[in-house]
Amino acid sequence: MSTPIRLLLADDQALVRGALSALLGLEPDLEIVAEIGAGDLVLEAVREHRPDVALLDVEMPGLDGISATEQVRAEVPATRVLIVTTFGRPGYLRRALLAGASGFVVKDTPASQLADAVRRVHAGLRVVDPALAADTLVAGDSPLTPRETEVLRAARDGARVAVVAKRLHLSEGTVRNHLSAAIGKTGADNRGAAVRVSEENGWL
Amino acid sequence: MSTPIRLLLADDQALVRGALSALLGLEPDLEIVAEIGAGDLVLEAVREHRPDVALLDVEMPGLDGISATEQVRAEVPATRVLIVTTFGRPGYLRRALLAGASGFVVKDTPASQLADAVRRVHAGLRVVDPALAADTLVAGDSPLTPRETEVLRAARDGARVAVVAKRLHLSEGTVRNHLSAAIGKTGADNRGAAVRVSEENGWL
DNA sequence: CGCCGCGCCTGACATTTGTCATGCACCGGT
DNA sequence: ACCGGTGCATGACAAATGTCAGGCGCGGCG
Repeated sequence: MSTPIRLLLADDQALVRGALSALLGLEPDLEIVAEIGAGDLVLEAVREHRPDVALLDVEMPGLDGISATEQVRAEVPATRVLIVTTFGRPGYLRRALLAGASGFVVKDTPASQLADAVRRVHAGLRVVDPALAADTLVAGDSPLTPRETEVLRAARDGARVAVVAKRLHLSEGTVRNHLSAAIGKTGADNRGAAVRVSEENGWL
Repeated sequence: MSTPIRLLLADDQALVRGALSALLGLEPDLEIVAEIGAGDLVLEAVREHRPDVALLDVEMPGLDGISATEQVRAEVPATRVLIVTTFGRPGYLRRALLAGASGFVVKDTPASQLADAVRRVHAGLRVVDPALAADTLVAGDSPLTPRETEVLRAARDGARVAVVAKRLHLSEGTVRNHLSAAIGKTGADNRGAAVRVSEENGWL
């Protein structure tokens, strides 16, 4: 371990960010070179500091961790990305890997394993939470068509059909139909439940 | 600072818990005497270790941080409680203070201030996020009657009226009426939206 | 005491939502 | 070129949801 592994830390919760920094700072072979709190600052920081590994939270203001991952992979392929997230929505994992992430850790994992995950990712290995991987497999790809997804997304906040229709320039009947299809496919019996299920599976 | 401040740490996310532990462990005048990951273990741990300050997350499996606070205050009044939470739902603060918490910190606050917050709480002061306090004041007390709250809570998961009615042994008309009242009072135009608004204000 | 206000409950009625059958356009395989 | 499958769009109909007016019991107050 001649030179330490250079780390970038991105999490919108300052307290968590600082705490992770303290935790990883205890490891002699890790060095934190940047800490940021918004997704749209990730690329800039990566360009400037060229870290070996970027630790990104999924939920961030500005730009979510998945999109940030895509940017980083495209612009600075030497930097590997390790996603850290609060809750293990099955679909997050799939999307993260598709975006080019090398690892995916939920915040439920013991603190002692985080440093190891960083080292593995740095070594070129993939790190994935096994339980979450299983969930992801059963969740499968989104069964929703693009349009259905769009309509469901627009209905997320509880807007009336008429409002959604206006937003998407559709007739009310069409909106209802897409919603109905989504309800059927998600196994829900209700648009609210359909939204919840889809969100949990990362289909929105 | 003859004897260090003895701390208990409760957060369901192991990674965050460990990270906070590392962060606070750096302070010479703080000593972490217990770390737990579930709300229903808090009281037991407090009884055993008698910490000066208990750092509790609001969202935890088993028993939420608010209820845990009540227990601790009732059983071990010498232990002061500092609530730490992910998202600053206005109503959480009110409920936390009512339950007897001495402080309330959101995870957005800078890491450097956490240790200070702990010290202040230990000194008998109250620590409250100022921005959140303002939000809480505008949110005000819940306008919902007990029954309305109960019905809205039962409808949270998108259950049909008939199901809710059965669950609470009410007629469907009654359920609809309570729901309607809640919708009106929350300014929503929809039960889904009413649920969201109420949750954000901590009225559920 | 009698009155008023409030919370709770209920059924009737209007509105919104969910389901279904149908038509159209596009794509890939034969 | 034809055909079957799929996604998108739409209106008619059925079911669930939201609104309203009204009844009942209780506690506070003149």
